[in-house]
Amino acid sequence: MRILQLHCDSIEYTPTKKEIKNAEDDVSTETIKLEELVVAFVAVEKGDDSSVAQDAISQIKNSMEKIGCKKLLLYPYAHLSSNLASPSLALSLLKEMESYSGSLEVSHSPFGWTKSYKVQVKGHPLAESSKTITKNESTLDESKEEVTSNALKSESKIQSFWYILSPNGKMSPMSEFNFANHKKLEILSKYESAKKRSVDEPPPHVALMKKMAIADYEPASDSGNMRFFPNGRLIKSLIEQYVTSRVKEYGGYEVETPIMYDSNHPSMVSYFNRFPARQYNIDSEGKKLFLRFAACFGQFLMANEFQLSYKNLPYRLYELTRYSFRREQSGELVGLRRLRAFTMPDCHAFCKDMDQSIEEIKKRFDLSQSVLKELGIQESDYEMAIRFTEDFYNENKKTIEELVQRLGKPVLVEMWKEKFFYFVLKWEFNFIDTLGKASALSTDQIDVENANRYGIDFVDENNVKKNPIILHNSPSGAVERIIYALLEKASLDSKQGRKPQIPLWLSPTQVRIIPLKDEFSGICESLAEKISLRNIRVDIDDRNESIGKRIREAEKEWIRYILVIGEKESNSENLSIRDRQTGELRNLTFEEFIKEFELQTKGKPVSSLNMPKYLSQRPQLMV
RNA sequence: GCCAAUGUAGCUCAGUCUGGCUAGAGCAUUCGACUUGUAAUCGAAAGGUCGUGGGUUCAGAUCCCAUCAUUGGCUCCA
Repeated sequence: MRILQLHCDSIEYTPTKKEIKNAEDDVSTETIKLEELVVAFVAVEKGDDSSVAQDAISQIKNSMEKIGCKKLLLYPYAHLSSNLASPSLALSLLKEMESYSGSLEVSHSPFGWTKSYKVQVKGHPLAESSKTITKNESTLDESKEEVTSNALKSESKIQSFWYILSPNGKMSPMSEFNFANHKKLEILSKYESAKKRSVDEPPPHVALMKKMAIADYEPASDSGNMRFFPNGRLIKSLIEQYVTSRVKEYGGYEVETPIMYDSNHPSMVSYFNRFPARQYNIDSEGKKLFLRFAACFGQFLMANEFQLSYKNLPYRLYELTRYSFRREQSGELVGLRRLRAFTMPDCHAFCKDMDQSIEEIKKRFDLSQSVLKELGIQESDYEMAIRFTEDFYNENKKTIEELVQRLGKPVLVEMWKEKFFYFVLKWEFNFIDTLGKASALSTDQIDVENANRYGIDFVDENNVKKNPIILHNSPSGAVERIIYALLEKASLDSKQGRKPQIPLWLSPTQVRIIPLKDEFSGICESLAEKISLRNIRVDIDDRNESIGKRIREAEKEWIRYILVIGEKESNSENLSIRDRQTGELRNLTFEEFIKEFELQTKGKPVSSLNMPKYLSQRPQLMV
C-alpha cells in the first residue's frame, strides 16, 4: 500500500465521473469542502490485506497525534502505484481502514470516480510524508524494490532530442522534416517519440501462424511462450541455421551458456542496479535464480576467464539463445511479435579501442542488412533508428553519417545529453507492419561499461591492462519476430491482391505431387524419391479427393510448385508444373526444373520434410 | 500491470440484449459412394464441462460476482 499524507488547511473535491465498473454508487456530485485535516492519498497494491490496512491506519494515527490533528480524509489515489490491487479489494481495505480509526474523525472520498480537487497544504516540516506499507516484507525484496525504483527513476529522467539524419549528412529536427516520401519513417518517428498508435484489429500474422500450422499459444504455459508445430519448427530451424552460418562466416565463434543465473552473484547485482528487469525468477535450494533475458551475462562471464591480448581482438562470441526470457507485461504480448520466451541470435565483439569498434560496427551493419535481405526482408520493409550521446556524436560524426549512407535513406535519430545506459551508440532496424506497428529486428550497440563491470580485460601494446569495448549485435533480431515479419508481409501481399508467400527455402513443402488416379501412385513415389534426393522437400497428396480440391488446398498452403501426374505425364519425359508464382502451367524437363529451383535456394540451408510424405497419413493441423 | 472487448464442437462462427423445446451451421474427422486433368464431388455418422469457479432462479450458454486466456488502447520494449 502506498500513502501520500498531507496536512492541509483545506481540501475541496468534486466527483465528476464514474471511472470503473466497481465504483461506489450513491455518490453525490456536489463539491465537498473540509478544513484543518490530514489528507491521505492511498493506493492499495497487490498482496495487501487487512493486516496492511491496520498497519497503515496505525502509522497514520501516530503521525497525526504528533501534529495534533483529528480529522482524516482517505482519498483513493490509484496513480501512486503501478501494481494495484483489484478495485473490489481496494475498496474493502479502504473501508476497513476507516473503521479502525478510533477517536479520529475519518471520511473517504468516493472510490472509482474521477474527481477534481483543490488542496491547500500547510508549510510545516511534518506536513508532507509518504509511506509504503507491505505485508511481511523481507529484506531482499525490499532492496530489490529499491534498486528497481531507482533505475526506473533515472530512466524516466532521460531527455531525448529527435532528429532525422539524411544520407547527405543533413540533420534536421524531426518536426521540420518532410516525410512525404518517407511514410514508414514517419510512422517509426511518431511511434518512438510520441508513442502514437491507432489500431483496432489483431495483427494478421496471428491468424496466419495458426492457419499455416506454424505456431500457437500454449495455454498450459505462461503467456508469451509459444508452441511450434512441425512446420513452424522447420522454418525456425532453417532461419537459425542460416543466421548462425552467416555469423560464423563473419568471424563469430559459437558458444552455449546457461539459461539461468544467480541474482546474488556480484556481477548480476550491479547489472540489476543499472536495469530494472522484468525477468522470470526461480527459487531453488536457497538460491534466487533468474532466467536470462539476453546472452550478455553468459558471454561476459566466459570472456572474463579468457587471457586476452590486443592481438586477439576483435574477438567475437556468438550464441543462438533458445530461449531468452523477458517477462513483459501481459498487455504487451502479441502473437509472434512480442513474446516472453524468444530465440535470439546474439553476437558480442570485444574490441581494443573505439577505432576498432567503429571498424567492427560497420562490418556488422553490412552483415545485418544482408542477413535480413536473404531472409526475405527488404530495405523497404524497415526503417533505421540510431541513438547516441551528444559527446559520441561530436567525436564520431563521420561514422554515424557513413552508417546512414550505407542504408541510403533518412534515419531517425535520438540524441541524449548524457549516457543513461551502458552504451554510447545503438542502432536498430525497425520492421514497420501494415497496422503501423514498429518492432526492432537487427540491432548493434557500443558498450563502454560492461567490460569493467564483468572484469573483462586485455593487455595492450604497452603491457597495460585495459577493458575492451563490447559490441552487442543481433544480425536478425529474434527468430520468432522474423517469422512475424514474413507473415505480415505475406498478409499485406494478400490484401493488395498478390499471392501471399514465404521464401521458397523456408517453405515446409516446396513441391507437391498429385496423382490423378491411384494407378499413378508408383510413378509419383519414384518421382518424389528423385526430387528429394536433390534436397527438395516434396510430398504426395494421395487422398481420395477431387483434383480441384487438392490443387486448391496446395494453393492454400502456399506451395510453390504443384506437379499433377496423370496419363500424359506418365508417357512423357517432361514435367507439367503448376507454378504458383505465375499461376501458369509450364513444361520443363526434370533437370531444367531442378536448376531453376537450385538457383532460388542457393546458399541456403536445407532440411528434409518435417511431416509424413503422404497427405493421407498427415493429421489435420491447419484450417 | 491498468482500462475495454472477446471466449459456444478440432477450426470459423450463429444463439446471449429480452433466461424456457433435444445448443445449431460450414469446414475438418470417420464411414460409404464416386476415380477425378489444374482453386471446394455427393451422402451419412460421430463430435459440446457453452473458458473456469461461485451466486441468483422452478429453470442459466443467456442475469450477477470472481478468475483465467486472447485481442485492442495505455504503459513498457536494457
